Amino acid sequence: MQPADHQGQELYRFLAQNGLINVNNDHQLSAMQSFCSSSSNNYSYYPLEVSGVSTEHDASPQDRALAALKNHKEAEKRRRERINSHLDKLRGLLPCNSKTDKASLLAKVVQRVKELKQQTSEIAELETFPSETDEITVLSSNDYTSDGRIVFKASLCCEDRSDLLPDLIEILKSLHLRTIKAEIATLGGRIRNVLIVAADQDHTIESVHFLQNALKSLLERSNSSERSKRRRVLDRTLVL
Amino acid sequence: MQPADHQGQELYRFLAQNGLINVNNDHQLSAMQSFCSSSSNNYSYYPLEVSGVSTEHDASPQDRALAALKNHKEAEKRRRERINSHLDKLRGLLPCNSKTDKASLLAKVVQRVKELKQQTSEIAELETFPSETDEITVLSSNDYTSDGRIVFKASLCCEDRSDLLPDLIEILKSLHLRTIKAEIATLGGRIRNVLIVAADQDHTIESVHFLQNALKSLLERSNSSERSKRRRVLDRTLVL
DNA sequence: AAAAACACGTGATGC
DNA sequence: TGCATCACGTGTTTT
Repeated sequence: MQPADHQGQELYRFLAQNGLINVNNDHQLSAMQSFCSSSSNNYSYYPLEVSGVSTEHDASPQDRALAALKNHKEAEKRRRERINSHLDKLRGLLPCNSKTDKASLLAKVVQRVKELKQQTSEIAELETFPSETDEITVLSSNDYTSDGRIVFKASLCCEDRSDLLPDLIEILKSLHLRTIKAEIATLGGRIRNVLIVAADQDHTIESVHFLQNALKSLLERSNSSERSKRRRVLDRTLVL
Repeated sequence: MQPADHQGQELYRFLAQNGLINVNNDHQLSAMQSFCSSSSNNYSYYPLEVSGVSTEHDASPQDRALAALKNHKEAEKRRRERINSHLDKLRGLLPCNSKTDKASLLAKVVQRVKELKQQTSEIAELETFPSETDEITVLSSNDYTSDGRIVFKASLCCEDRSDLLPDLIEILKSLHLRTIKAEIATLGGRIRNVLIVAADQDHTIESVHFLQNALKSLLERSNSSERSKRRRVLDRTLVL
């Protein structure tokens, strides 16, 4: 008759091995491995057999202590292996050698996660289609290029007109902003323009405000020149 | 007179402290810290002073050994701190408690990096503007929605026409594909259409091929109906 | 008490 | 030789 938690572990192991549950929790996994490895251990420097049901009783104090020590040692080894296996996965995932040391590897991971987080959050913010209302967004992410220039996002949504982009380009040029990425989407006479731009280190905050004002005037110019009512020829329900 | 490498380390430290070089390499950093901390160490259990120039000579063998041991011990401590500090950064970066253990943390990091890599690689593939050549891409990423549906990307680039999108919607509907995201960009009479769609588990591969064929016929229909020459009204140099 | 997680100091190895 | 990294077993703390 086994203790209740051993039954639980065996059940867990069974489920995991048959793919009936997901094993993404390292706590559960280590408990599982502990159970498995103790029932088929490869070596034994220590006198007492720890595995199975015989652990609980008929053991002298020093034997019990040794057994505990062995248990502890093995558990620690498993913990190390667990951690190192994850580190190896990360090595494979990143553009780096398999021979980079742990600290540098983790440093790269931190850097990479930051980058990716920024990128995806930027993307998530992107509105695919032009909206019905005019709007301007200038958002400075705390993001930097490899050469130290600050990166931010500018979004402009308004009625479409032919000289909008030339004007926009002129604005960017005058502000010494470098366009990293530009997305343009037009829909039913409306246009949405999302720019990812990089500014010099010296003029970051000023550039943001200048750009915002410039875009605002651009939008007002657009509105005053033509006041055509908006026709939406395409179905926006495509976005889901 | 100092050894050459000590001069090198001091120079390095000076450069780093004044922001004249980037310190993102943990090897260099640890060497630097080693140099700094040894010149202002807080405690000394060991008899011999390790720091400075006096290390090299006038020391009995056992003293030298002890000094080396101390050095070793401290270096190892720094190494641990370095690794742990990176782990703490990762803790702060991920949606998790500060009290998650190392292994689980790293497991989450692995998972997260994978996710983000997929997302950004998908995004990176997206062509912002329509190209001059007609093209169809149907690409199944090994990506799944939270409810287990497979996700893939379909890209269509061709001459623009008014009934293109209604046709496209019809195709998606008939194939039971669910549109997660749609990007439409038009430029000089050309249109690029990028769809991220999710299919049922049962019909993944079939759906991909069906969709590819459907898009192909859509494109051919487009070409046969009108053979207008392409005019490019906008400057593509905006993309950088 | 008992298991898990962490920090620590040490020996081994490679450059 | 020295220095850096790693794996290891152990002591300590937390749960």
